[in-house]
Amino acid sequence: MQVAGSGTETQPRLPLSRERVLAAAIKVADEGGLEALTMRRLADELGAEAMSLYYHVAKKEDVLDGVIDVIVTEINNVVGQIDVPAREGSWKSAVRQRILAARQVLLRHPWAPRVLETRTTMSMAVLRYHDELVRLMRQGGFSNDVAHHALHALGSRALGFSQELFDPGDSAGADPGTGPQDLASQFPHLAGMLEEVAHDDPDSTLGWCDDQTEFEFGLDLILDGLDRLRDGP
Amino acid sequence: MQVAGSGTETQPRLPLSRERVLAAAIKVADEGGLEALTMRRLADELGAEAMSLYYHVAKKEDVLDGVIDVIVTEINNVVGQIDVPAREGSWKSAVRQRILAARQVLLRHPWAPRVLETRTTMSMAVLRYHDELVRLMRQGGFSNDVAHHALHALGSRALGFSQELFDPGDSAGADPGTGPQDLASQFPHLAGMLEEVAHDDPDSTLGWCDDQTEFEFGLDLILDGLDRLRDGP
DNA sequence: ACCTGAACACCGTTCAAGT
DNA sequence: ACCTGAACACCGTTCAAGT
Repeated sequence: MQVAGSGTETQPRLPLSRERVLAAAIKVADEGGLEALTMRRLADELGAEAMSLYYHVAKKEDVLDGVIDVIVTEINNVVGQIDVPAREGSWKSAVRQRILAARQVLLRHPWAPRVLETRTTMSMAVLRYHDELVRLMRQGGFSNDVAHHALHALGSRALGFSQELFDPGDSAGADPGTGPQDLASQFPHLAGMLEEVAHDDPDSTLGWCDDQTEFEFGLDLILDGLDRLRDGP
Repeated sequence: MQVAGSGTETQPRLPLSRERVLAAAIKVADEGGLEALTMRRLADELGAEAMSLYYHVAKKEDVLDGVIDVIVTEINNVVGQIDVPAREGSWKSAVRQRILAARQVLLRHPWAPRVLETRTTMSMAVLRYHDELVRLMRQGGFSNDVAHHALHALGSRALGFSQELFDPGDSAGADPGTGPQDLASQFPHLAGMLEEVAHDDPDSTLGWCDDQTEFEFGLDLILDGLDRLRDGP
C-alpha cells in the first residue's frame, strides 16, 4: 500500500545509494546466508530491480568488498573505544581484548569470514585494524621483525576467527557405528580423545566448531609465544 | 578422429566413472582455478555431456567432497611414509614433518583449501589424518585434553595451510602514495614495519601471502607452546 | 541523474528418452 | 547399465530505453 502523498512531491521510496545497497546486502546475508546474497534478491530487499544496483555498485564483487569494509569499519569503531595500555607489559591484554572484540562483531555475521578470505584487494579498514595491532605491539616492546611475524602467525585469528577443518564434536564421537565400519575402531585415537574430553559443545560459532574457549586457547598460545620473543627473534 | 575398430567391439572412449570424474575435476581446477570447475567444463574435459556426470556423482557438492577426499588421501599416503618417532620427546618433529608434507601436497592444488573450508560433512580421509596426529601427540606424552586443544589451536594449519587476511607485502609497502592520501602516512606503524623488514617475498603460496618461512614461524610458535603444556593444562 | 525491460551467456539440475 | 537432448529455474551483467 503506497502512501500517495498530497500533491506534487513524489517519494514512493527513498532512493538507492551505495550505503543502502551495502546495508541491505548485510541484512540479506545475515538473514539468509551467503547463498541468499544474489543481485536479484538484494534488489528485492530494496524494492528495486536488479539492474538498478549497477548504478551504485560496479559489480557483485564490489558489493562484497563494500560489505567487508562496512563490517571491519564497525570492528574498528568498537576496538577504538578500548583503552590503550598504560603499562608497558600489557600489550598482550590490549591485543587480546581487541581480537576478542573483533570476534564479537564477526559472530553477528557468520558468513563474513568466508567473504573476507576471498577478497583480493586489501580493504582500507583491514589495513587500519592491523596498523593498530602493530602500534600496540611496538609500544609493547616488539621489534618490527617480530611484529611482522606476529601478524602472519595470527593470520585470520587477528580479526577474531579461525578456520576449523575438523570438528571433533560433530561427526565422530557420541554414538559410534554410524559408518560402514565402526568409526571409533577406524579412528581409535580420535575416538579415545573425544570420549575422554566429553566434548559437549552446544555453542557452534561462526559455523565451524570454533567455540569461544578453543578460540581463546589458541589465541593465548600464540600471544604467549610471541611474548617470549619480544626484543629479539 | 575416432578409431572405428575392426568389428563388434565399440570402445570410442573409456567409460566414465566416479574416479575419472574426480580426477578430471582436480585437473580442471589445477589448470583453470576453482571458477573453471563447472559441471559443463568438467564434462568437456571428459569428452562427455554435463548430464552424464550425474550418473556417477550426485551433484556438484558431491564432486567437491570427492575431490577433497582424493587430495587428503594423497596427503595420508605421503604422510604414512614418514617414520614414527622412536624417542619420546620427538613428537614435535614428527607432527611438524607431517604438517609440512601435507602442505607440499596442497601447494600443488592452491584452490583446495578454499574447498576444504566449505565442506560440511567430515571426510574419512580428514578424520584419518587427524587420528594420526592425535596418536603422535598421545605417544609424545600429551593428555587427551591437551591433544584436543591442540587440534583446535592448529586449525587449518594442521593440514598445512593458513588463512592470511592481510598481505603486508602486497598493497601497502613498496611505493607509497597509491591511494587518495599517502598510504604510509595513513598507516604509519604498518608502513614503518614494512619498510624495516623489507618484505621481499617473491614466492606467493596457496594464493595468500603465506610463504614457507612465515608458515613455519607460526607453526613452530604453536608447537612450542603445546610442548610446554604436555602432561597438563 | 537515476532507474528499468528485455536480452545474453552462463550456471546446476531434472526428466524423459535414447542405446 | 550408461549416456544424452531438451528444458527449467536460476545466475551476473550489458545495453538501449525510459523518466
